Amino acid sequence: MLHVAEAARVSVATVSALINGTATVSPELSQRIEQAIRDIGYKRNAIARSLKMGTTRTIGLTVPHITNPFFTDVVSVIQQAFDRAGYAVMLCCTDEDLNTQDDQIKLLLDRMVDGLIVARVGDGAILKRIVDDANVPVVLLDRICKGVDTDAVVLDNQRAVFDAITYLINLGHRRIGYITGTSDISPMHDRMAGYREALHAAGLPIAEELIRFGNFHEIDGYNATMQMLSSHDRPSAIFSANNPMVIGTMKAIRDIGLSCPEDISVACFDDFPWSDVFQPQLTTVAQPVQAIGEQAANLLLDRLAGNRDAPPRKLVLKGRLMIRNSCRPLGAIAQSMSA
Amino acid sequence: MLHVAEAARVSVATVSALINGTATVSPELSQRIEQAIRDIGYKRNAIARSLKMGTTRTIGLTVPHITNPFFTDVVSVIQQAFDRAGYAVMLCCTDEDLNTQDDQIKLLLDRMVDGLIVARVGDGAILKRIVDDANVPVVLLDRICKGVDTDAVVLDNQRAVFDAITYLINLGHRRIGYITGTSDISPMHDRMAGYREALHAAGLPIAEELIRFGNFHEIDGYNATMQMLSSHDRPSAIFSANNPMVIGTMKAIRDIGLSCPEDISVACFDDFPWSDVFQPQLTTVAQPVQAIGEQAANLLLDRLAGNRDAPPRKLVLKGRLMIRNSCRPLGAIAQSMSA
DNA sequence: AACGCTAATCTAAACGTTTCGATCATGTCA
DNA sequence: TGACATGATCGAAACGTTTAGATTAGCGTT
Repeated sequence: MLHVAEAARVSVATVSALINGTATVSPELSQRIEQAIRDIGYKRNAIARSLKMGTTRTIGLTVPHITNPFFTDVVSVIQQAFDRAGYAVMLCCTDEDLNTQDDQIKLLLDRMVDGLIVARVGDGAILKRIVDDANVPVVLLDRICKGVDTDAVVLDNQRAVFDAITYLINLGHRRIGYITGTSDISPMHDRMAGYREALHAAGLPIAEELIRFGNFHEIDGYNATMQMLSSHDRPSAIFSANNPMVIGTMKAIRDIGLSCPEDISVACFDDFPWSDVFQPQLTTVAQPVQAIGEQAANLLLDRLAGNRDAPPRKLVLKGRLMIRNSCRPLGAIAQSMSA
Repeated sequence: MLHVAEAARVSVATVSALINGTATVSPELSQRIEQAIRDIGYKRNAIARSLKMGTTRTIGLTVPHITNPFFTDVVSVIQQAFDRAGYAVMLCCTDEDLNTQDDQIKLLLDRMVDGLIVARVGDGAILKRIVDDANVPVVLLDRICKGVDTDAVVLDNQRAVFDAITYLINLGHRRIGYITGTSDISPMHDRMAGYREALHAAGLPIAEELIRFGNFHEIDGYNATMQMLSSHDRPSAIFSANNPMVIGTMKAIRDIGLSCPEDISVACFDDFPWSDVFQPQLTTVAQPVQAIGEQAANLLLDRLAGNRDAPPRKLVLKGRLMIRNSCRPLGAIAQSMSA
């Protein structure tokens, strides 16, 4: 900018005024300055600007796994929204690890991001502290934390799983396996509650051996399914509360020599583009990814626009059960349906 | 830092020296400074540091679509690599649009990223100019550009498709449909060359009506497949040169009342985690995503470590044909196999 | 006792912006 | 004609660091 000013024989203040339109500058000087900018190929240095202005027009976004299609879709939507608003997005994958998450959030705050969208991991205590003394707006995505009182957009997970399990029960299933991630994060907790609620509402007992915990990866789903299917009294249906784990479930079913839906019904959380093309076509709980991403972006953009003092807003969206052909009716119901 | 210096009754230079370990500071002052840092909760401002140092320890990464599992996987690997090296990653999705890409690269350069990994889009001319006068190292990912002479990591696309098509030919297929993205990007161009080369090597004619262009999306694959299957002399096999489009192909096959592989064989580029679980299990060309991501990251990290003047390095990796059950033998070959 | 050497510390200038307040023409009005 | 408002431009400080070079203190040599 100094060079531009010199070339145009004006002060840097005038150049700045012209570029930002913060003051009127005469047509004559405007022209000289614009010419100089072109000649020199001047680009404003956003870092210097950020330092002076205290704002970077950059936000931080952390997700546990970017290879999980649910997060991929949401990230994509969020990215587009901020792109439109002239913000850059720094993406971090925490790999479902608490320390990684803390490090990355610190890294983002060091870089003075203007805001944060966090699909958090683990206990919220450290997150809360970090966020409290950095003074940036935060939106919680998909997963809320006790004690962290900020904007959030989440699914009504309990209801969604309640519906899915009830569907299985109505098909005649009585022993329904349930594979979940560690329940220290809210969606897993709430989904489990939906499972229990559905069984309870139907007057069915809860068999603890049918509830298996994994760590969100395919291999965890595989192992959990293997265990369940190897037992003497195996379930007639399995619900996987997490998207990548269902792949493991399907592999285990195949490897053990069973087939879905003939021998065992499967449903899971999160929809895929390919769910209704390949066999079996999975019955899933679809999340409104577009809405989730947009709402999260809007909440943050609203704070960034200056609306700092409004009370925390929590948006709860509804899932949708996509019924396909991976679940079979059982017993009397199957009889009556085939009759 | 000023506050810390005051609280510890030292100069800011000493604080800086201690934090960065750039000079020895006495145990006594060290202790006072550390205490002050804790008391005040001081965090170094990375923006101010970047301004002074001329480096942001941030890199830019642009991909056409983050919802494409291939890019998702590569992004994930790259992200991890830079995370380990203490770099942040700014991710941009260009949505396969040239203007968007140019805008985003400008945005990244404005923010003084130290380097760029680009899975480019469209003509490389503007990219080249932008990159030339910003003086940052660039690594081209997946797609190279004529005229842009930088580090790159790509697949041997021609060979990979040659192998896949030759496999189909060996199964007895003679009319093989080919669905591709617009061929102005190198992988699409090279893959097409592989297709033509394979047919040519087998002495088969190239039927131009069996080659269809789409825009990388599911719907494009759907339409292209619909057209091919509606013709009087439809192909016995279809190869989709792009990952999301194959979903469209499968949907079209279903909607037209055919089934794969009984009525038509299908193979495609890029592997999925679910490819070998659901039916039909797709025969695919798997890219070594881990290696691609790591190599790209390494190339850039090497430049960032100061190795600026080495000549451009181009890494060409090999794809692997994953043979599953979505392709059926045909004619005499089928006879002899069943015999 | 004067000197030089080393180690520890500090002063102050930079990095490239933004912006407040000052300056300076110019024209208007009493 | 002088006072004054207006509009355009500029000077310089500030944002929070890093760092070159200056300063100081301590200590062993000669």
